[in-house]
Amino acid sequence: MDAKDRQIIRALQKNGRMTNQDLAEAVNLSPSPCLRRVRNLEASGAIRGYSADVDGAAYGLPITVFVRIRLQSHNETDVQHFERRIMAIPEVLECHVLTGATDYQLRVMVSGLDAYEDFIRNRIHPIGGIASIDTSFVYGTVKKTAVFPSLD
Amino acid sequence: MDAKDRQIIRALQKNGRMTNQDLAEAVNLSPSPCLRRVRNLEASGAIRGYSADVDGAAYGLPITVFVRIRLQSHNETDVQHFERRIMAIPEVLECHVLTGATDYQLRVMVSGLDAYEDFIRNRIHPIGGIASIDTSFVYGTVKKTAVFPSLD
DNA sequence: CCTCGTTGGGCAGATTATTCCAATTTATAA
DNA sequence: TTATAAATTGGAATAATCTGCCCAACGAGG
Repeated sequence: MDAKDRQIIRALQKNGRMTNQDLAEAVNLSPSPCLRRVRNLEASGAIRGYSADVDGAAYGLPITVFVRIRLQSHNETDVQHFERRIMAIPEVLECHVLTGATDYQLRVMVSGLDAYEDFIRNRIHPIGGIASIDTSFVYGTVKKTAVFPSLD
Repeated sequence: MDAKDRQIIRALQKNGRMTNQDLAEAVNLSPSPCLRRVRNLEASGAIRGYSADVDGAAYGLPITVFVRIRLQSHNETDVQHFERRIMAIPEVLECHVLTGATDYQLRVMVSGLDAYEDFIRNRIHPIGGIASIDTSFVYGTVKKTAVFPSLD
């Protein structure tokens, strides 16, 4: 992972469907070594994949919620049970383990407040072992980028 | 935005570099109408763009932090000042306005704890007008997907 | 029943991806 | 510094893909 690889990564974070020729030009390489570097980054796992960034409201999921959850117990069984259940819920797009007062933070997208209530009552509560849930609705997004800072 | 558009969106969220031919096959269309739908979704803003999903640690940014910030005052001038300054900080990948006890939540990526301290002292504090900052480090990620739930 | 608008399908020229090999650069050790 | 080895690059040829254009099929509204 050298400076050129990082340059490639940032270009592909800005536009993941860039053609290899444009990418090569952007990073001052000819197409063949450029493509080889991209393939290496993919094979090594540095690039995990590519995805379309979609407007949730246009798709039909206008509500984004961050949900912070604390468990009653942290023994391995309960933790694994919780995590397995969380992974299986399609409305949960992200789930991170955090330091601090709460154990987990989820990013959830739903079609409305009723769908959110349904989500909490029928997807989260049935998991069991939950000590507390703290909900924060997103009401605006000041910044959202996939491009890492440049590290120079 | 019909069911076929949503099918296309989910396919492109799963793999944003899919060729149009494979996409067409995946959604049971021939390549030309499929491409036309994709272009329409892009033009309407439903698809905002495409990006590579990169492993932060491999790139050199192993630490992800969620930072929750409350402002001292919420008059328009102070809010705009804060938001403009936040947008200009490359380490801040996301900044959302939230309901609840805190005003903003940032997602920040840095190279280490020292870089995080530097970020808070030299990027956030100088903005001024901040009432409180609450930091949660990410220690693990249970789930992370770009694919929306299916809405059927 | 007709017409108009929308959507799907096929074709051809242009662009792009991909592979191989020679040449260059870079790193290492004497 | 020089020599050697390894890694990386660049170019050309081929295969795959994109993309714009045209026409056909379907449905809604008059």
